[in-house]
Amino acid sequence: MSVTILDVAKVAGVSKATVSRAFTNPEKVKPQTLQKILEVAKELNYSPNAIARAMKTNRTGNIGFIVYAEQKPIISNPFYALVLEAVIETANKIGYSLFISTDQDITLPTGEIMLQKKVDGVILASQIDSKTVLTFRKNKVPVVLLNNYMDLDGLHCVINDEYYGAHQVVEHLVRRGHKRIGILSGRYNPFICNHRYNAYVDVLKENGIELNYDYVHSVEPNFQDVYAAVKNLLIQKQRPTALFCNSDMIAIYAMKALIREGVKIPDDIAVAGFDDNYYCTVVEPELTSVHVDREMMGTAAVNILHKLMCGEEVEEKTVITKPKLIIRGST
Amino acid sequence: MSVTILDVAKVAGVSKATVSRAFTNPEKVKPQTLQKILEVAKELNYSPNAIARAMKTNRTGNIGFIVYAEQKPIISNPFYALVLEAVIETANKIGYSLFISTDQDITLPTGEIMLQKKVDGVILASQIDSKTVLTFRKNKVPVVLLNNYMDLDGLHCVINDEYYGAHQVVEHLVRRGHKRIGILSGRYNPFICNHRYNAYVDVLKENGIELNYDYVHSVEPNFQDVYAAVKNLLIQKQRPTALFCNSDMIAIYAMKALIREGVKIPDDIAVAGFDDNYYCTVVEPELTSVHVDREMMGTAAVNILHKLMCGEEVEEKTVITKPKLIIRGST
DNA sequence: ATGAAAGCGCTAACAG
DNA sequence: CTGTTAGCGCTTTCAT
Repeated sequence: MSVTILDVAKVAGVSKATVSRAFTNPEKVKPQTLQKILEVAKELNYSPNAIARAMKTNRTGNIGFIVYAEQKPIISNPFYALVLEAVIETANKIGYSLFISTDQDITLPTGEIMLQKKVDGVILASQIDSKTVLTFRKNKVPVVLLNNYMDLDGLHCVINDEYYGAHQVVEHLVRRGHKRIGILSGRYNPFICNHRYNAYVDVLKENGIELNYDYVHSVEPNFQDVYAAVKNLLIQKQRPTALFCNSDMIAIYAMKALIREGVKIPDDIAVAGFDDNYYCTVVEPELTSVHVDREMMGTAAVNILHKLMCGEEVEEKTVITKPKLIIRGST
Repeated sequence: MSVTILDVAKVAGVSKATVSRAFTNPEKVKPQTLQKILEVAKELNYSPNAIARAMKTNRTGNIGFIVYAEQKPIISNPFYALVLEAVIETANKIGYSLFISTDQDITLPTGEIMLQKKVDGVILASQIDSKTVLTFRKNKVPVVLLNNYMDLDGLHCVINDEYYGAHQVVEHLVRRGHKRIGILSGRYNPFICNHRYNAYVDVLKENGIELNYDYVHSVEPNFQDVYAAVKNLLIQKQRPTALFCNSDMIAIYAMKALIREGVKIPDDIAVAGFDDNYYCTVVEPELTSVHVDREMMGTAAVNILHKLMCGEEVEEKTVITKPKLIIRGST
């Protein structure tokens, strides 16, 4: 049997109510009594039972981080890893613990959303559907969307300015004198990919460069697919001299492909990525990329959620982080 | 107010005990009644309150994953990311959720270990000290050590056969005809580093190659440090022709350094790493490494913990995973 | 400033 | 097979 509030009360010669106060509202108990209680508690190695407390207060001190299952692996996903790192740290700092799961984990075979574990709030990352959002709302669980936008009344979202980031990097390529710029676009989150692609198209237009569809490839983020796309680019009469890849992973694979084909980076072809993963500095030459402030995204999401969980109104519905172009040896 | 077991009981025309049974021991209730209850529950959108349940059963359905704080970043640590991935998945499969924190997070300024959040069991990863282990034990919380060994009565550990792995890879280098083999050793977890280093020394001895301390470098896992060590190796009259790096990260940095110095890999110098991170296939040439089965380690830890939490005895105290040499282009 | 008492939502004997 | 009942450990009025 573990030691309860009653044991402490007995030994300290007070009622359990007073012990309870000593731990929740220390200022409401006479300093003398307080000290005594704390002493006894330490002596008995007592610490309040979080579950019983949760039961009374109806707050668990837990928040859920739910990722779109297609994004798996979550933890070793170089994008969400950094977000998670910040989320965990920020959550811990304000006294919350984090549950990580996928939308699949919380969906029953029947399609119902299961809130099996009690959480005081949730962060929904990536393309979680609106049904999930609605279910949480119905259960009065505050929600913050991360890296996703949904036009739902009063919904809080934390997103990155994809268009701006892509605009920056493509413009950088143009400024370096490139006129034949290829793009390898991923096929994931359309919300993100479209913004990045649109920026590419716009920059070309702004600079009077005609869009050449031979230079536009949509690829899966695996080496085979990227290699095939790169080969296709290389056999064209007018090879592109620069390559904007929609994600670092694609860029890395493109670099591998180019190196194998004996193409010099950046002299023959410059390569740029997006996200600024840790891969960027692992490869040689190091990869120019657009740094997405995942730390800020994670922190912002937790902070908004925190206010929401405390019952505060949060005016600013959408937080948009500004990415930053990082120029390295590949361009 | 959320809907409780009592609401369901009333509408279904049974007692709350029966409703409770319907959810915990469905076979103990008449099929007819069961169906009725389930219907009503769905209709009322009822789901059992996990906290109240935890309070009664004294089991939370949570397990803690605690990492040595020096290992930070945890999530984006390419070693623990994969362990965690497996741990989360396995835990979810058996109905548990995971809390992630560092030993620092659970240690009060006074040095006391705080079990703030109730967990049914913990996995302690990396160099957690024995005091932490003892604290959990004292509180009857089952413990499993991961990637760490401690000679504590009846303590369960999951470790990797570091010596075997290092032996494999160095032997591979010898078989490829290398006689001058350098080593870049990390300065982290001595339990691990020593095993790897010892294997290196032994393989040389087994093959009649004299240990040359000019080829032995201890480095921090950052580019500057590794670059300096590599330069030092390159200026020796008798350059090593192969390099065994104690971790992939070090190997990657060594490769970058060699490429910058115009050294051809593997023709001039072969490079091998350890762990088989995802970095290995990102670089060109791809890195020969020793695959540590982190998935297995994570799964094993959870499975042992699961049995322990169910009150079962687990005979096998130490699970040792066998790593596997993966030969790639760098050797 | 402190105590008495009610009850959070659920489970697990024990009866029937 | 089902109902009754007694708490799990804590917080929180309401009194004192």
